[in-house]
Amino acid sequence: MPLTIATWNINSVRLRLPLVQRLLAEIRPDILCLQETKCPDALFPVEAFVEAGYGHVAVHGQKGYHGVATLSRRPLEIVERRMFCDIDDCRHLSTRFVAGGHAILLHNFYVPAGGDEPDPKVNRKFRHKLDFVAEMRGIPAAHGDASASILVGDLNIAPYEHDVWSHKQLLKVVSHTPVETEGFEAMRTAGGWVDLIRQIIPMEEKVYTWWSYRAADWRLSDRGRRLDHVWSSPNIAPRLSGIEILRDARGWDRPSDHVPVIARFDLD
DNA sequence: ATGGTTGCCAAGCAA
Repeated sequence: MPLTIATWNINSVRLRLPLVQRLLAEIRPDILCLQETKCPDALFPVEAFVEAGYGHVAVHGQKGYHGVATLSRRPLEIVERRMFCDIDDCRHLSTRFVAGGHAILLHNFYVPAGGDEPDPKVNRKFRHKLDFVAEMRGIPAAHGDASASILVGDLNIAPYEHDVWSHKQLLKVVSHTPVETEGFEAMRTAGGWVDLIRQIIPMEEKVYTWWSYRAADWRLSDRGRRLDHVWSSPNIAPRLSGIEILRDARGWDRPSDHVPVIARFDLD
């Protein structure tokens, strides 16, 4: 049995609980990382996850906005709920579990979207996003041979040309501006992280994990972006056996604008 | 060039 990890920006865990239950029933990941739960910890639907077989629940949520949660079928230790940019938003949660003889540190991230105007001088939300990504440089992938790290989440940046439907038309659109994509790459390489989606899918192939709610027909226009990511430390990257991007979930009833990304490893 | 949708929670704000 492989180790399966899923990540999904759910855009309200309470409103879309039936969709989460459907994902768990169909995919049966060992661990599910959610972002934008929009749910204070005291109101998180823990019981529904326990009933689905996910008895190990780690939450870091707040009222109305943001929020991350990591749900697991195997024992999970909460490591940290980290604050970035000295702002008390719920955007990070790290946990640890054991698989294949490795103690694996799992980071679950929700990076700020950054607002509409891609100018840090006039848009403080964009400034915050750039600062947040810069601060993520301090999270290293490697911790020695006996351990490994995985980093997943909605990172709200589509770094490469074929991570967006039109590279040229998105160069001035927040999520794909050069200052973001360069900062993103600098952060990933500084930490020593491997982009597991692009390890499997060739760079010249279009890959999206998000489609705007504003499109009249998201499937027809297919103007997507790859905003959700799965990274690992180099020592377990060769153990990745597959990536599944559950595009169908964008067509489910009352969907999230993001779809689940599932990574499978040859580790037990 | 503009406006297009959604969720939270009850008016805008954030995405």
